[in-house]
Amino acid sequence: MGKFYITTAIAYTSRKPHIGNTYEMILTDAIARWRRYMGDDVFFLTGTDEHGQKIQEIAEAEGIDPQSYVDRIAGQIRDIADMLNISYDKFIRTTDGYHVEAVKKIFKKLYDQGDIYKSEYEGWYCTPCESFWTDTQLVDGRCPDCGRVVKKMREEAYFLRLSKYQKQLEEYIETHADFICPESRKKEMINNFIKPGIQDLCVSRSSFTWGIPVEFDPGHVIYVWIDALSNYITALGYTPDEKGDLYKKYWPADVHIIGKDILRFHTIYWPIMLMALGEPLPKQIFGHPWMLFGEEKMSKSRGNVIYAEDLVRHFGVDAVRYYSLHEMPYANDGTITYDVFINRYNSDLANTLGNLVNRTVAMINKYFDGIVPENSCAGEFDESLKEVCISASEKIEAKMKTWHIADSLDEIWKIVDRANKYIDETTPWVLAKTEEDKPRLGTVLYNLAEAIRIIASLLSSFMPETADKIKAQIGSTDLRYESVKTFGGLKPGTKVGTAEVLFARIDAAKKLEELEAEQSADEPESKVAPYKDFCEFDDFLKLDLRVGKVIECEKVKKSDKLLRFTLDVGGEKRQILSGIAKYHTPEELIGKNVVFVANFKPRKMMGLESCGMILSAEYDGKLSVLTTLKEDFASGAEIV
RNA sequence: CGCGGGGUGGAGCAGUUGGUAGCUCGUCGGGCUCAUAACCCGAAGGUCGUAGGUUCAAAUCCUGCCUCCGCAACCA
Repeated sequence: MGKFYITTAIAYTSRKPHIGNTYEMILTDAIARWRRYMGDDVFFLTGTDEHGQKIQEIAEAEGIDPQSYVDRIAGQIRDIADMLNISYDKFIRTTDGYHVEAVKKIFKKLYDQGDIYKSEYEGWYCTPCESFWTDTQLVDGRCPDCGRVVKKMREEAYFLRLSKYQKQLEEYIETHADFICPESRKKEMINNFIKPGIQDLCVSRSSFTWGIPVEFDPGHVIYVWIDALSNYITALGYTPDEKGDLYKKYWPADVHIIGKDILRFHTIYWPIMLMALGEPLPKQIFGHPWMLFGEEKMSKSRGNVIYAEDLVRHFGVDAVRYYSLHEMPYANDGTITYDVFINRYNSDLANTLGNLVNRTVAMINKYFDGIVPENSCAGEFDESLKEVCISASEKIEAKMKTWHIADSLDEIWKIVDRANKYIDETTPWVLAKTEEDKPRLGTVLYNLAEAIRIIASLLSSFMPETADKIKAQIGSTDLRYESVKTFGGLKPGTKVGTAEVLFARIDAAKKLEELEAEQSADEPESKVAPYKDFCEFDDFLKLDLRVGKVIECEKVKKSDKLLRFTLDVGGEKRQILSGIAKYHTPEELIGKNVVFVANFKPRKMMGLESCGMILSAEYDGKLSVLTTLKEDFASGAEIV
């Protein structure tokens, strides 16, 4: 068999990941384990993405240096991976020395060969208006707003020449039909980003410092894309001068497993980076769906976050793995709720699987003193059971090729179901009553134990801990992939273990109550947003707050969020756009007095210019425009 | 007319190239007792969002419409 290189996206270390984030690791691990099980030489990479402004800010807010902060979060993420038995071969951190060095070199190489260029983003600056204008916006070389003289300003940044590779990328996608999957996402990428023309990408920042420096230009740090995406090759020891043995062996990746939200970066930026480096592209990018909590996206502010460690504490590792793998649809978002979780746990794990193992082992103990009996007396129903067992591996292989994990588990459960039925058909407790039926009884129990051995073997990629427990109970040592293609691998005479419950049934009502109590205990945190840093009086004076009367208000075409306002400000008209369409209808605002920032730098949105910003109150994710002024207040009045 | 996806028995989902609608859970009835009140059998329940069209035949192809969602745009 061949080599198989698989990766997750690296997790951003801004905060502890929830189960939705963790799902990706479980999914990837199941695939990695399956390929190892089939005999592939697998390299499974995961890790953390640790640079960026956000992390710098959070660390500053906590009063610690960014490195200490990411050390802590990366540690948590690694703990979660270990807790879930994620079988990664390497855990990369973008703050690792070798990665930092390699990225610097990659950046330098791309710069030297002209694929990264420094752009002097030039604009005309009007100091009183605090506004940037392009050449075409100027009126007679002066500020279009106030007519004053403008100053030439430039902001430096480095850009990656994506446009140069547009054609090459299109060709690659065309000739590699399953490069992007699932299919629906592929269309999304092509139609939304590639066909309209790929824009060059800004790959450096000078507004923060927590990142890999651009060595030849102090003051600039490498922005996330080149830093983070490179991890897939730097982890293998790649640098532009020295590719390294692991790289030679494993690259290109067989599949990058990533969330659908970052598909764009992996299907456009990353391939082009590799083209520019002259390296082969990954064979496939798989954008998996999201795990939602009920109907909603998990987020801390909504208070609906579920963490892997909590689930594991209540239900055990393999139950969490099972749920994540089995309840997630292939392309559409899936959901997790405690209610459904407990339901699946009880029916699939406790009743169907756990109970099968339990009753079989119990009978072998009871009727044969714990020794796996001889299978010398074939009978009715045997063939049907064997057929289901033997044919399973091939079916799973087919499903796993296209990452249909849930369907693969279903195939395993078909054996479990068949075995449960077999017990009913053969009624071993009846056979046990007469001595002359003993050989038949022995065969029935042998067949069951052997079916369970095959189940455990096939299950080992998805629920490794459970596979081991089952193996211990039936006393088998052989769980290799080759051994599930024929029936009879279990040796008669093997001593079985005691019948231990694999998954104890859960009292749903009781457990839900417990979970609810727990959840409300650790989220009494108020919904009031954290306060910001102190602000000087001078800062406050910079804001020019005014009252304006809404004389027109309408939805902006083709926009979900924007409302276009025309305000009357002391007789003058002013147009302002505001992203509050989800919270207000235009009608309810017309005629109202609102407060707005009058000296806000004008800005275009959806082709319309917005001159100012209307103030709203935000609480608990909801927004409401401030309209509490008395009706007779003069529009244009200054707020002080 | 920016792009794409979905709307299938109470719930969650499958339905490959068109040929009498499946799975899991739940519900109801029955059986069994080895087992974690678990297991097995049976039944009820869907005009496959809607209106047309193509066809001997459509959940499956085409068109319009309704509706939900994702991406983009955009939220200063």
